[in-house]
Amino acid sequence: MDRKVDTRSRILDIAEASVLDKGFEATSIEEIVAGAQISRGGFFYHFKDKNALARAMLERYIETEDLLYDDLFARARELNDDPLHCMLIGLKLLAEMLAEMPRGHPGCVIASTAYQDRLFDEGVRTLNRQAILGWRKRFRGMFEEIAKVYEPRETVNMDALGDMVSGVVEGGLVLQRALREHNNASEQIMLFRTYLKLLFAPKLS
Amino acid sequence: MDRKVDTRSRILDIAEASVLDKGFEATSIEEIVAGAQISRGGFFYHFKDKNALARAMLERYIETEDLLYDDLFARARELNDDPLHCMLIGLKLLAEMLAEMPRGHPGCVIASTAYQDRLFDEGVRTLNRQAILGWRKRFRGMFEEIAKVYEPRETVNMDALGDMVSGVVEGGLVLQRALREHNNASEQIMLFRTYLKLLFAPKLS
DNA sequence: TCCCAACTGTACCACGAGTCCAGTTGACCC
DNA sequence: GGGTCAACTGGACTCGTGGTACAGTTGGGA
Repeated sequence: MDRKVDTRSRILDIAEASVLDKGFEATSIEEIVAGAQISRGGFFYHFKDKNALARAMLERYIETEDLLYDDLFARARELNDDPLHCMLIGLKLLAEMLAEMPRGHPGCVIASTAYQDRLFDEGVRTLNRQAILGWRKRFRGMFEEIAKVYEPRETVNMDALGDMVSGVVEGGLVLQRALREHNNASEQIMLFRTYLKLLFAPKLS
Repeated sequence: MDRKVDTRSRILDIAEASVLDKGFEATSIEEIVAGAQISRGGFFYHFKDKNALARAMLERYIETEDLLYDDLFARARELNDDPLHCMLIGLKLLAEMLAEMPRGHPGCVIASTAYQDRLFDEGVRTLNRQAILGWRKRFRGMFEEIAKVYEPRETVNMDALGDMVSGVVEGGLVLQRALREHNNASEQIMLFRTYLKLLFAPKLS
């Protein structure tokens, strides 16, 4: 039984690394089995097809991403109890984290599948959707907490503002990939942070 | 000679529609030649491989996108000569345009190729990069004009702010694709517009 | 000792990209 | 009217990849 778990997660590790590097379509089963040192038959024993692999990867990725956000904002909360400052610290930590990741953060997985969605079945697409809706809910909640304390200087759609966190990260990652630069995503997050500072700044100015 | 030009752009039309709908990899040469009513041999007469097709598509796309921005902000300028208000009107027009496009705007082409870049050769990647750098320059210039008149309330990196236009559009399009909603990109642009309003607002408050 | 989950290995099919190439069509020119 | 050349057609072939099928091997636990 341990053997199975090992092999399965080894496949997922290799696949994830390769998908983040080259995209899903460009990642062949051949190279996964070579990397994981198993036979083709072994691969199909664990995953009935590439869709099943994609689903498993997304599930695992979303889980770790959620834990990462939990941890990030928990650490931020420890440093400051105020919801706005907690958010600002959390975003700073996120930006630092993004800057440290040379090949740039798994956020890609979502965009990567979104842009090739015809290759995937409904299960994968639903997972993708669920992940983004989850982040929307998370950040929307945090922004509402902030708005209770600091009245926003302009009225904004809170769902859209929640989405903006994901959107800015994803957009930043697209820029980063296309430009072959390394800190665009983190810069974009810092700009978004400035946005929040301005939006929720006390009215005295 | 006319025949050649016709066929070539017919191929590009069909390919572009299909790529925007399904992604590059999922678009087969088979279906392109079927749509364009030519033979496989005919396709390879015009494009030596799929990379050549991608390059031609990107070139054409970037050109029309640039013209679109030219037109958009020219119209905005006609309505208001002030650089900030011109920008705000232009973004509003952009948001409206994005909202009207059901399947969501060709911005995809850039992200789509960015996320499958191993499938493409250096020529395609360079084009991609050039496009984003072009937009950076364009918007950076506009923001600097604004900053001459309205001192920004927070110091921001102007290159990054320029990138943010592209980034917010691309990120919005990713959300839109993944969520299967239709107005995320336009909402995100409107939020970015609010950002600019706050950033360049006169200090009196 | 036997059993079963976790594999290996091989043979096989479908499909799409890309090559090669011989032949056809039609516009334009002498 | 005949020649030329660019713009094709059509078919045969290779190769890589996803996916199926299935028979056989291995190793740890009851």
